[in-house]
Order: sequence, then structure tokens, then C-alpha cells
Amino acid sequence: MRESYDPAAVERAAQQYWDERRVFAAREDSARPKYYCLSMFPYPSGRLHMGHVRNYTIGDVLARYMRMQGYNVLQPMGWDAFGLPAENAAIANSMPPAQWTRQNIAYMRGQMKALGLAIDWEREFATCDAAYYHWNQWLFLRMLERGIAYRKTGVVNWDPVDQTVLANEQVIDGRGWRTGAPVEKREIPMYYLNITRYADELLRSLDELGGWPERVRVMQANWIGRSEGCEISFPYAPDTRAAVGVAGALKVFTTRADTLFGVTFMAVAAEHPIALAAARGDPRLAAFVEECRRGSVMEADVATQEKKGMPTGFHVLHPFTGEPLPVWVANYVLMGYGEGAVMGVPAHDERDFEFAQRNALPVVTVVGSPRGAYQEALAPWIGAYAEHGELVNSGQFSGLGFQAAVDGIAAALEVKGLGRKRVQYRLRDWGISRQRYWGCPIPLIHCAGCGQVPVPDKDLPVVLPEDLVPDGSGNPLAKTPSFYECACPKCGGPARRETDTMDTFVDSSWYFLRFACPDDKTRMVDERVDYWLPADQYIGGIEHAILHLLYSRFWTKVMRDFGSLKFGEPFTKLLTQGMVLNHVYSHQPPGGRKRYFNPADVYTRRAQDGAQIAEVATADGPLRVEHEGLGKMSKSEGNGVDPEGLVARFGADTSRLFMMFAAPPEQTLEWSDEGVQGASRFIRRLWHAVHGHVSAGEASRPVAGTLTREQRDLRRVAHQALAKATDDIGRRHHFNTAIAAVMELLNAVGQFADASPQGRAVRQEALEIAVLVLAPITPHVCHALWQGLGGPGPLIDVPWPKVDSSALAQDFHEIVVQVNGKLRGHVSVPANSDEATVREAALADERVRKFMDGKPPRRVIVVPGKLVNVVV
RNA sequence: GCCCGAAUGGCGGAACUGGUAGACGCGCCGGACUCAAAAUCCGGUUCUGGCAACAGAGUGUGGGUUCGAUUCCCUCUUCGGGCACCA
Repeated sequence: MRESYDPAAVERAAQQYWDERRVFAAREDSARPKYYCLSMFPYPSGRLHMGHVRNYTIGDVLARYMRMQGYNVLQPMGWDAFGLPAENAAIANSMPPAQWTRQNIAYMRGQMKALGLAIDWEREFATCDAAYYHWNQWLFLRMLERGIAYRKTGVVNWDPVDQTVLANEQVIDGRGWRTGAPVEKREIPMYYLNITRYADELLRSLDELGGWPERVRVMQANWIGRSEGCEISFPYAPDTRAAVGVAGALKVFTTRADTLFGVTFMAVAAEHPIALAAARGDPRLAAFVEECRRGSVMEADVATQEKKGMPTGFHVLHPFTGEPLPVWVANYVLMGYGEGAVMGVPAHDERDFEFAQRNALPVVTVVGSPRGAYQEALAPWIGAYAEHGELVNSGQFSGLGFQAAVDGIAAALEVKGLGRKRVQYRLRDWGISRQRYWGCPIPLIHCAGCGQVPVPDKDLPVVLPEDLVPDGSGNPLAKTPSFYECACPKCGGPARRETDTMDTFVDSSWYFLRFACPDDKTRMVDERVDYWLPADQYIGGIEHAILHLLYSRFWTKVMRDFGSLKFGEPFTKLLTQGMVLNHVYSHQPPGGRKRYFNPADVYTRRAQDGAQIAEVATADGPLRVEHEGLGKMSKSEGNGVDPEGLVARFGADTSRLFMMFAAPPEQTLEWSDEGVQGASRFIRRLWHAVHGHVSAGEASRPVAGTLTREQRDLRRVAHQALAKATDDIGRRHHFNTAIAAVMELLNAVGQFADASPQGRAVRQEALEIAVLVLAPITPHVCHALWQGLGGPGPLIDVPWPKVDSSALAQDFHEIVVQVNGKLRGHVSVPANSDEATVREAALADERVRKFMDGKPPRRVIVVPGKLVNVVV
């Protein structure tokens, strides 16, 4: 082996070795246990960023480790290739999204290959390949046949100037990103997938996901949001009946039916039929309804906006007392959630309380909370008001506790035909229609005579034309007759093809299945899926904890119910990688569009008053930019760091080692390349240690029982490091501490000067352990070092080493002694000492006696092998 | 606003099940090598007091449980993620 470490040469040689032998091409093999190691495929945004490097290195370490453990490993890669950024790039560069996307894929594939990932590239595909999205369309039609896909109207952000539907991301402070025009809500027909049909199963089967982080399961459970409550109907009073034109009732859902006698008003969404009916005769109300129609549809905006309301002048009747209750329009009630109406109980609900205070509505206490019920009209809200308690002022139900009250009220409502118990979910059906070009076409045809007609299976896929260039106004597909003009498959008459495309979450909801059979031209999935799936380990960012993972679980269950799959959960274990954060800098000219700047281009200086000023250099001189804090590395915020420079300067192994050493995978990481020198230095030290060792000739194996104390010490350090690294990599996925253990081992090897044959044998074993443990993390240099050490066979085929437990044995234990919980001394006791011996040794210690100050021990706590605490 | 996390030296982090706080690395300081620099090697490095031995304090804030709390419970603060059309 060469004396000095040349990362470029080492990495070229190792990658060539793997490529020539196709060592990562995975084949089904019933003789070996399989391990499907899946990382979330990237959006081809142009360049990899450090979040990608982190994600794919974690996956690669696990894949290579499990291969060493004897598993038949599949690690695939593909591209989540449809999406909005390609259209934005197209607008900016007048280039078709397809061209931009495919260029990016080619570039990023090269970057990934440079990292030396153990990927089976023969399975690669992009979701914009017709051979892939063909099956999106095929399954969508099967869902349509079974009523899982259906059509209804939905609310979108509408830019009135560009006449375009905007993504939430394109709405900035309530205005369109390009035009600056105030955004409006607009209802349009859309296609939905009936995920709520699976709400109960999606919730219950979270319990089976023992390999998922607790926090993800909690987030999903809260998102699905099962609540048990009552549906209650408030019959229209005569004024409402007259305005709406028919007799009826205002239906609400509540988890607090026990507070029914405390209802003092009703609140409906601005889009509710009662609100619209009332607005027809009231210009002020009409203006308020119009105001509510403005603004974005995002829940975060709705939840934080000022709570406003206006009375309709109409009334509904209390189901028990018959008392008329005023109906208000409120901007915080959402039409798309529940019934679009809520009952207002100001005495026992904080939001209702604030609304009542603001609008001078009465407050009626109906629950005697043990910690104090609402009394004074102007008293501030306290949490106790919302607590369960005994009912008061509630007619026949007074005196009942929470559950008895809910049961009694529900039963009585049912008798009257005005309500019943019901389970409600927060989860809403999944709207998949996008009024965009760069996505999978929805395979439907609209015929004047036949209505909505599915594209026949034989005509699939409906291929997306790849040569269009969007201009930001509307969907280019809707302006392309060669795409939308077609014949009705039923009657043969002229018809119009659907121009909406599918949400890109559809593409990513099943790609992991297709990696098992990417070449099957006749079926969506085949029997190879039964071999590889479910994926044993899924790795991806915590930001996908809800949407992507929930949609993938739903899609899997649908395919299972169609008979295509034999399992209902796609990912057995989940590792949610913490985000790699970087600073976010932006500039927004008055009335103009906000632009983001990469932190690498930003420099800061001090103003005269000492304040930090951030600027970027432009052709027109320095431009002041605003620091928005830290955020995940992303294309849209322009704060990604391209790993290319790092790899070019230090090599893939150093980059991988540095990234894995920086923090455990699940932890958020603020990007900094300080410390990368340390990773580079460590690899060079290892190289020199191996080189120095092997240039002195061959070494034998150590012979147990004949070793000196120093030789036994080094063996113990080596096997301790191996035991720790095995646990850290295999179980905990804490690669940073595994690396630290190898660093300690290398430090010990450096201290070990024994050049005797036995000494050299022990050093050989220690270096082999160091190289094998690092093999999953820094595979290229370890490939070369293994050759240098004369290890048997190529590293890629070497199994994970086994801990020699006899090497770990220790004769003495260092016991920590505390007095009153404070560290006061150490004693060394033989490893097999009993509790009494340890206690005696501790009490005999001089320093311990000094701090006991002559007082007798009140209590002595002995933790075997570790610690003694003397309480005086 | 709601849901989920996180906070430990100058910095990244370690302490896994309640038992020695600061492993390992970066940076910094000192030394060796060198004409010099880089690289490399050796030593030191939580803070305060002390020449030292040593003592005291210390894991975002305030409280609680415990012989013992970075770890468990409650409060608050700050930061990050998600909130259904960014992916």
C-alpha cells in the first residue's frame, strides 16, 4: 500500500471495483434473510444539499452494515420528479420542465455516485417516466370504480390577476407571489381520495408500528384526530325557515354535549347556506362574507387571524328548551371541517368565551367545575372553566357528571330525532387535483353527452406532453388542444380530456413498491414485491412525519384491499432524520417579489450603532438582506449547501465520516463545516497506523492466555470498541459514538509500542476491527486498508466481526463513592466482590471518612459494579 | 392558534434503564520538529477561588419527586418541524 493517503485515487479504485462486479445489484434469494433499506427519494432540484448527504449516508451505513451481517440487501434510488419547482424554473428559464428535471437528475445522480452509495442503480426510475405514472392512472381508475376516488368541489387559492390557482407556498402575506394581488378563495371541482374511510384503521394500526418513533405515531394520531361526541340538530326558527325556504335544522358536532344548556349562540362559516341566505338581504353581512372569502386557505392563517363575527339576524331553536338562539357568521369556523357550524358555549370553551366577550353575548354556566366556575361577566378565562364537572342549570340533566350527562343527552336527542352519538375525525379526504402542468395526468375524459368517462385501460398511460413551457398564468395543458381534444371512449363524439394533474404525493405514495419490479411492463406490482416488501428500514426527514407517511400507509392499505399486496403497512422501521438547518436570508423590494439569498453569499458588518447588518454583493452594489432565522435546507429558501466542494477537497469518505460524526441522525443539525479537518485527520492517522504496521511485515493471530498486561489491555479496548460500535450502529443508529469508540481505539493503538510477534498480532487484530467497524461509514478507504492489512477476500464480502467476550473480562472494578450524593472518592475492588465487601471498602476510604465527619452512616446505597452512596 | 420536538464548556456533541456531567472531535493555549511556514507529534483546556493540594458552583427558567436528576413530573422562555397545493 502507498505511504500517503490519496482519497481521489482510493475512491476511484473502490468504486470501480464495485461497479465492475455489480456488487450492489440485488436479486431475490430465498436462502438469505432480505433487508430492504429505503431512503426517501429526492426531488431533483438541481444539486444535492447536506440534508441529502445526511439522509443517504445514514441509509448507506445501515445497508452496508446489514450486508456485513449476512442479509440480502436492496438499496434502491429514484426521483420524485414531478412538482412545482420545475415549473418555476421553466418560467424563469423558458425551458420545458422535463428538460430541466432530466438535467438535474443526471447531475444529482453523478453526485450520489461520487459519494459511493451502495445503490442498485439498475432499478432507478423517475416518477415523470410514463412507464411509472401509467400505474398511478391505472390505480386511480380502480379507485374510481370502487368509490374511493370521487369528485366534489374544493376551495383553492385564486390569483385574480394571473387567473391561476396558487399553491400555499405561492401565497405570501395573502398575496400572489408573482402579481402581488390579494388572493381569493375559490371553489372548483376536484377529485378526492376517500382516506377518511381508512381513518380508523390508520389510527389503530399505529400500534403495530413498534419500529417507528413514538413522536411520529403521536403526530399521526393527532392528525387523524379521532373524537367521540354528538351530532346535534338545532331546528330552524321561523325567520331562518323563511329565508332558506325549507324547514330544516342546523347540524353541529360537539365533544361537549354536556354543555348543551350553556349554548348562547351558534356560529357558521361564511360559506354556509344560512350565511349566504342571510347575506342576500343584508349588504353589511354580504360585505363581511366577502371579506371572509379573501385571504388564504391555510389553517395556520385561519387559526391566527383575528376572530371576527357578525350576526345573521336568524335564529335556530334549542333542542330541549326551544329557546331561539342567534346565528352568527364567524371567520374561524371552517366550511370544510365538520358541519361548517359550531354551537357556542362561552362559559366552558375558551374560543367561544372570547367570541362572546367581543360581541357582548350572554354567558351561562352549566358545569360546576371543582376548581371554580365562571361567575363574573368580565372575569378572565381560566383553564378550569373547560373542565368536566357536575351539571347545573341543565333541566332534567342537572346533577349528572360528564359521562352520564353526555349519555343522557344523546339518548334524549335520539328520541327527539335531533341528534345521536357519533365519532368524528379531524382527518379530511385527500384532494389530489392540481391545476398544473408538470404532474401525472388524471385519466378522465369529459363528454357533453356521456359525462365523466374513464380512459380505457388499453389507452393508458395518458402521456404528458414534455415540450410545453408554462408562463405562470393558468395550466398550459388547458391551452394545448392537441392534448385536451379527444374522442369520447363511449360514444366516439368530440370530448375534452381532463387537464388537471395529480398531487405529487400520489407519485411518492407507492414508489417503494415499484423498486421491487421496475421493469414489469404489464403489471403495477408483481410477486417480487412479496419478497422485498414491506421495507425493513425507511429513512427520511422528520418533516414528512405526517403527510407523505400517512398517504403511503393509506395507499398500501387500498392496494391490499384490491388484492395487490399481502401487507397493510409499508415500512417496518422508520428513522426520522433531523433536518440540516442553515440561515435564511431574504430581500423583498416594496411591492415586489421576495428573493432568497444563500448564506454563503451573505456577509455581515456592524452598523455605527452596533447592530448587525447583512448584505450581499450585487452588480448595483451592496444589497441589505434580512435574516429570517434558521430553516431547513431547501430550494425555495435558497439556503442549501452543495456537498460538491467538500467531496472535491476531502473526498467522499471524509464527507461521510464528518456528517455521521456531527450528531446522531435524529437530531436537528445546524450546518457548519468546522471540524471537517478533524474527520480528514482521523482517516489519515488510521491510514498511517495501518501503513506503519504492515510495512514491518506480516503479523500472526494473538494466542489467548500468553498475553502481557498491555497486550490484554489493547485487546480489551478493541473488543469494547467493537461491542459498542455494534450496538451503536445496529440498534441505536448512533453513528457518532461508534466513530468515537474507533477513535479511542486508534488512540490506544498509537500508545501501544510493542513490536514483539504477539504485540504485532494484537495490533493487527485491533486495526482489523477498526477497519471493519468503519467499513459501512468510510467504505472506500476501508476497502484499500483491508487490502493493505492482507485481510481475506475483498472487504465488501467480509462479515461483521464477532466480539470475543473473554477479551472484555476485567479483574478489578473502579467503584465511585459518594457522601450525601456528592462524589468523594474511588475504590478499586475485585470484580467478583459481594455487596458487603464493596460497602466495607467504601467506608474505609480515607476521603470518604473525612466527609462523613465522624457521623455514623444513616444509609448506604450500593449499585453493584458502579457506585456507593453513603448518607449521613 | 393547534400538534410534535429540542436546549449541556468557546463550538459539534457524550452520559443508552435515575448512579462519576463534559467521552470523542473542533477551536484555542503551550511544547517538539523546521531557516521559516504548513503538516505531524506531545501536553493542557467547564467556570470561580487557590502556587498547589483542594474547595465551591454548574446541564435554558422557576418549582417538585428522590439517598442521588442532564435523565422523571409541573410552569415558563427561546429555537426548530408540521398544519392538508413546497417536497
